[in-house]
Amino acid sequence: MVSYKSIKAEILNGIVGRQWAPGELIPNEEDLARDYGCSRSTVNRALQELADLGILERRRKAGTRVAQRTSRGALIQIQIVRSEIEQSGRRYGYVLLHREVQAADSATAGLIDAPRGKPLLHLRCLHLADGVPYQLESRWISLVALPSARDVDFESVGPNEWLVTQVPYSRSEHIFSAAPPNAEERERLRLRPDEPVFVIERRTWLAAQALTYVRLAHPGLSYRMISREDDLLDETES
Amino acid sequence: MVSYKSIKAEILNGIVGRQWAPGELIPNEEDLARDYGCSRSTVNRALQELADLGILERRRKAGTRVAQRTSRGALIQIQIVRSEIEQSGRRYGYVLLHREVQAADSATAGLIDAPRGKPLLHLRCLHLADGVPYQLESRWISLVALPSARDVDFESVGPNEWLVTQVPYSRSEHIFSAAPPNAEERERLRLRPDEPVFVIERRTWLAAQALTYVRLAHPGLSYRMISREDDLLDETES
DNA sequence: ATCGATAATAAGTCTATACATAATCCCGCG
DNA sequence: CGCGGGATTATGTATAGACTTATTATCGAT
Repeated sequence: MVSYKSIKAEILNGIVGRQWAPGELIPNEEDLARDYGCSRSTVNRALQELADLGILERRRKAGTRVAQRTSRGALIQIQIVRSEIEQSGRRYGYVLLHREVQAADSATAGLIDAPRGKPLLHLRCLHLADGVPYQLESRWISLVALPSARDVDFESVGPNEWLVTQVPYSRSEHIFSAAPPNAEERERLRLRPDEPVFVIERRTWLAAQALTYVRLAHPGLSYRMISREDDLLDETES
Repeated sequence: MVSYKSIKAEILNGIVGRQWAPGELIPNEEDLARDYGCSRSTVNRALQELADLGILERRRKAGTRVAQRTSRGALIQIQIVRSEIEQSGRRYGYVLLHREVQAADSATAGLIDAPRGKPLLHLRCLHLADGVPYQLESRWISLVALPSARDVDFESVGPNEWLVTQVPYSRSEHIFSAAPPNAEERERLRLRPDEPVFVIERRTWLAAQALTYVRLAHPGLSYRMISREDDLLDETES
């Protein structure tokens, strides 16, 4: 029996082997089904998944063509900082530096995308790997969206870990940047002179409601964010 | 008729509405098919797509459960630098600084993941937005994998643009970091004192063969890399 | 109680068929 | 020549049914 996976693999081979150039039309589903001796449904599934991956482009009546991949995607997996550190074989450490309930002023309201005046929980924490400063976290949590956060002291469990167990989110935004450190970062992260910080900012929402904004600062000389794209031609996987 | 999209939407609503907690089992395909009054195939497609998105986890006989989303993904779209600049409404400028064929020494061989001694094309280019330095590119291209690159002068078309039209790739790796600038970056990018650079490094392969390694340096005070995740609850899309 | 064979289960895949829908082609009318 | 409208076409979606496969549960023998 011809599987949709084998068809995926054959089409991919045809693409990387330049049998079909980018932009070129490939045969329609019926023809492929006849070629491979299977039903159109099977071909359809294979082509749809390749289209989902951005490798093919399909339009009704117009047919299926090899996509012009002018932009390259990189999928970043941002883990809980504890598991990130522990997976690299180091010991995780955590310190809560500051905890305060405040009303959203114009600056913080813009960051978290919540109305001014609403109550926010502001936290600052330091995460360490083998005792060395790894990440300085500055977080605001909307107490309108997450009132239960008011009763958590965050002394022993980081806000990151607490949030993922509590809250689903439906939308998120990440911003990555390189910045000169401010005074607190220079001290807490024990930065060397001229060492910049790598900054990750994240905002999450559930439907229209803002949940949290966080700024994560890492020492620039030791932190790397890595993204690997699996080999398309490895047929051992989905 | 009940569409697989409406089922996807209802399941998602059940998840964000805490009808099913993370880790919890949801009904099996047959039951859902009866509930919704559709065939099992339709339910299957809906659940499979949610599993592909990482929202559900499925195992034969064990059933389908809501995934514990302990890591959050961010999909970065890295475009050709020309379109990145032009889409922001600015004028694109390009200068080739250096072009040289060289044999891979131990340092460059490690970067591009090619054997030592093989010929490489080394290019350095500056990309400008409205005349202001935007990105300093330093690239090595394997002339074993891409012999035709030897005959391209890259005076008017950047290597990035040439590569995407020429070459498919099957695997890639990206590394993002913040770094203090070296002397050339400070000068070419006209960095202010203490301004770091945001660095993107990319390597690509076709099957086992390394194609190219590139290091892209941006001025840290003006460059931001942004990733937005679409709202899962918006039913207007796939 | 432990182990191993077997049954039961839920998802995974494939098929043939039907109809829906978007996009294109093309023809004929003005 | 341009335009509108219908025919055509390729993909999109849904269905019932059958078979496969991974995994778990169970039951029986030791």
